[in-house]
Amino acid sequence: MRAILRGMPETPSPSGSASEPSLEEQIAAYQREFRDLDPQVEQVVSALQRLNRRMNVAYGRQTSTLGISNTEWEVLKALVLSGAPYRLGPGDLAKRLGLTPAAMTHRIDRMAAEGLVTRERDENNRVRVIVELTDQGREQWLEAMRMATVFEEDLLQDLTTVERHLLGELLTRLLRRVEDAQPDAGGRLSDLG
Amino acid sequence: MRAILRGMPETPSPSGSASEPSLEEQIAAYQREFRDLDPQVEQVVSALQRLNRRMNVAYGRQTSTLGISNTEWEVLKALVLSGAPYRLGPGDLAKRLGLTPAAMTHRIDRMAAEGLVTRERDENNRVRVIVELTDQGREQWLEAMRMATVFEEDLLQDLTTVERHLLGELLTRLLRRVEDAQPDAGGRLSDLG
DNA sequence: CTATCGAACTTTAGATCTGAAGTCTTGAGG
DNA sequence: CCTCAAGACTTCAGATCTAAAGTTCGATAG
Repeated sequence: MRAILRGMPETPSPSGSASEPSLEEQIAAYQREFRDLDPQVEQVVSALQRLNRRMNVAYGRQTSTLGISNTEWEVLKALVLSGAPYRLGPGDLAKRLGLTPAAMTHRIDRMAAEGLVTRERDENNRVRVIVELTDQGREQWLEAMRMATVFEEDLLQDLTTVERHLLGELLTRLLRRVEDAQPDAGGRLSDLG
Repeated sequence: MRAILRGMPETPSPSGSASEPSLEEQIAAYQREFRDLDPQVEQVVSALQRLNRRMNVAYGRQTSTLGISNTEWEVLKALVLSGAPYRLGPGDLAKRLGLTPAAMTHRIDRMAAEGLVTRERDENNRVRVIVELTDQGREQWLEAMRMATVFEEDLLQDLTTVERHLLGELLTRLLRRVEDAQPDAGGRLSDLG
């Protein structure tokens, strides 16, 4: 079917045409192209990156069925995690999500138009603005959390309790190391281009 | 020093100015706001997400010192990993990076203008386009890899060889589970909004 | 050889983000 | 009071991405 024989000069990868390489293939390629590489380190890092990407795809699919985007979900999450009465300023939100204040202004515009949050001036200090979760926003967050936990439980299904604990601890140790080295939570997560 | 004194009243976090909560605070908040939550699962997932975010910030800082962006680095990576002669079509690149073909066209425009890649038509099939890494592009990738491996080695510094191996295995098992469930590598990694 | 369909890429319009400049409020000095 | 500096948010211009429409080439069927 796949019109084999296209002259295929050197196609070491069994995958006829260029599909995404498997993790194993990727690490092998790294070793071919870059000698000074610890394959063990690379396996951890590459698996981490791929896993996160897949998870984001999954979350995106779920939130989109709820009529919200992943970016909106992030904002809802930050507000809920701040605890009742679920209020934060645009500046705080921007710091927590790793965005510029300008981007937060735009997001809040959209989310307020959709009724997920309200925006009002702080009467005690009129420079500040207060973004507050609406009941509808909280409901959306709950719904998204229900779907997310199902996915996450499924993701970890093959791991025993001991393995889950171990994995959590190892990841937390790595996280601690980065957070100590990078105390400023800020820093755009995307590019810095 | 862990879990001492949970008695702290209602405002455990110095409410002074809302800074990003720690991982522990975040998980505690999740449990307050969403009863049906397995804290062990949440620790793994939250640590994973935070870790990835921090790593992206670090990579972004590094690549920006080289005069390229993280997005450009992704393209260089895909080309190098494809092996000599470091050529791929825009469509393949788009699939591997989880972008739309349109976005790839734009990226290639920019990267070709900077001399990181060349773009030419495939003479055997003039519908196709071939994107090829230039020597300069390969050099930039090498330089970025050198910086990245230093960072990654530092990140894993506190883990023994056994722990590294274990972590790699656990992550790979999770990855396998998602990739089996989501065979299509595609899917925008960002929003789907 | 010609018509047509499909594949691969590009173009266009609109969405969202960044960086810089602008607006408004507060607080410190004079 | 008045002025000015700093802080918090918004506005604006430009960058990059997505979705959809457009273009071009290749292959298949008369």
